[in-house]
Amino acid sequence: MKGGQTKSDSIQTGNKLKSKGAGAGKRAKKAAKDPNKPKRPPSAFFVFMEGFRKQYKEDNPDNKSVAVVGKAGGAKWKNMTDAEKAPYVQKAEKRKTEYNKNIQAYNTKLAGGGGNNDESDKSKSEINDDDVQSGENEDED
DNA sequence: GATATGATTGTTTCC
DNA sequence: GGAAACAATCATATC
Repeated sequence: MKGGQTKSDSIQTGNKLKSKGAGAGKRAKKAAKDPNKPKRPPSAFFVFMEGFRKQYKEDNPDNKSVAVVGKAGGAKWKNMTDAEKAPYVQKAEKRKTEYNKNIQAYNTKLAGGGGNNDESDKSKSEINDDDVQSGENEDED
């Protein structure tokens, strides 16, 4: 929608620094090393893609490029109405909420432990794992 | 063998 | 406020 291509444009130019192991690029500050840092939650589009990829694979078992799936997903996403996107948006919002809790706990740990980690703390809360799982049940239906 | 790349959009994050 | 990174995915290519 509208100018969402701002980054795509730049990225396409050839600056795609994959998150995987690729050095994560210039902003690597976080990529430096923070295995404890919660990963960003998938946006509505990514939530939709999770299911779309499976379906696409079934429909195109011979497909090899994830790029193709991305293109197809993006095209379909644009064709979808808000009503159709609604469930994905809601899920994404839930993920976001959970991420907020996770990131807060992560920040708290940094602030409190400052590199020194209170394992005892984490063991008791482990925060999200529990929360997340129970919370996920909500959207089950 | 290990890692980068290909594309998509949305959200987050940093300056 | 804006620009850039990063989130998932996986066969393929390159080193």
